[in-house]
Amino acid sequence: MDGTRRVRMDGEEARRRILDAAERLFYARGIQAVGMDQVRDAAGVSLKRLYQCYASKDALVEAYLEHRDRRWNDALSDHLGSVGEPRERVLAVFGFLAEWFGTADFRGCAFVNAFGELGPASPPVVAAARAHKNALRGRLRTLTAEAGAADPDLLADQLLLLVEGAIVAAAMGTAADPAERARSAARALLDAAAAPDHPLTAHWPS
Amino acid sequence: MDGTRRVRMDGEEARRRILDAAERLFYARGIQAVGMDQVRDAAGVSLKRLYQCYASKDALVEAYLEHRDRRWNDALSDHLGSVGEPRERVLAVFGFLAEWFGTADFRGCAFVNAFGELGPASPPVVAAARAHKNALRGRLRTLTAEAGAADPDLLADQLLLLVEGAIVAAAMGTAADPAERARSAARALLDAAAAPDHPLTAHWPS
DNA sequence: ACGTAGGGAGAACGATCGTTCTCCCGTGTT
DNA sequence: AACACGGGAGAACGATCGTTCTCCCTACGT
Repeated sequence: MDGTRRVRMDGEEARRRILDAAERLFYARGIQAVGMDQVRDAAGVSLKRLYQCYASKDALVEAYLEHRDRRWNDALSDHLGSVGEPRERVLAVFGFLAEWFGTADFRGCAFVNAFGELGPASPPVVAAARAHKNALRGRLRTLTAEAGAADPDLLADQLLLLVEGAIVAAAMGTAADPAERARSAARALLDAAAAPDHPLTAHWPS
Repeated sequence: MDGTRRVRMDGEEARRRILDAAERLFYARGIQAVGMDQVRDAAGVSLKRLYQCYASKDALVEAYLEHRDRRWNDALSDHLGSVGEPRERVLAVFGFLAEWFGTADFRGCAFVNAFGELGPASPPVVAAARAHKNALRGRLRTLTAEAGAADPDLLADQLLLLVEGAIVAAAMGTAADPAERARSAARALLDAAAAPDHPLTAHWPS
């Protein structure tokens, strides 16, 4: 038990490097397009080590999606953390998107890509994708409720569509400045969905 | 020249069957996940025939995307054909989506899936996906102009985001009734984007 | 100092895939 | 009736991929 401690430390370091490499490669080129050898090269570990850290490629893919979900949600939390006004918090989601779309390695939503690639053939991918999107839906639902929408669920779903659409459009380059267009649409939806008795959203700031 | 006529007819029939099978398989399971042998089995032709109809898998993929683009646009035209009112024509796009989402084999946008799967590694896929989405953008832009939007380009892009988002959400099952939610959002955007001097969109039918 | 456990590098293995080749049969022509 | 041609079925080939195995070296315990 204790004799393996040093080995364990190296193992965790290896796990981290493998996961980083896998995330970069899977996201950039797709899951089926990158082989374990490329992950090994990028991570700088041996194949033996790779397979003792992650028992199979499927396990590595699962870890990849889990890690990406956590990182994405943390990044969104960071971006929203400094915004106080409820209505501005909703709109800040699209500011987060604009920032994300501007990153050099942006290539759309990892979950949409994985889902489209593997589809229902891979239940773990389906589960991870649904969990990721449901979490986002829950967050939007919280934001719309705080912003005083008359029907927070409906508005959250509408905003979710805008977010998903902006991500896809940004990845494929089909709309000009998708984050900004989505934000302007979100403003219009916020105005239309304002509860009449809720003073916070009654004015017209744009 | 004339002696090959009978053969040519069989060849065109084979091409059709191959393309039908490829479209069904590629769309349902992804491109990399289906092999040429499965296409051959589903099409009921020999491998030799398959390769003399389509020189390579890449060529078949290109034909698949082209065919799907044409079929999708034709189906949308059919759905929009009977709608006369400009504003209703815009909303009918989401009726078309609802109908599409209800089909048994619906699995999202073939172009988004292919783009996410192959990504920038396959320039023909990128080109086909962009062409498909640009065509949709152009159609929306025509509809928003006819509906009398103050800024048809902006509204078309916003609607495009709703359409893309609804397709993704429907494929992944992340939002309840995405087509209806997207349509309600589109109504709000139409109301907000109405040109003040345009009588067609000034009333409030919903 | 010596034996041993464990990790690195990469060969090896079985499966699969895209693509081509071989063999065989049916058909139409003279 | 003999023959040349085209297509069908599937074996074969080379490449690649996920996974395992072999060989060698290094580092630690006694």
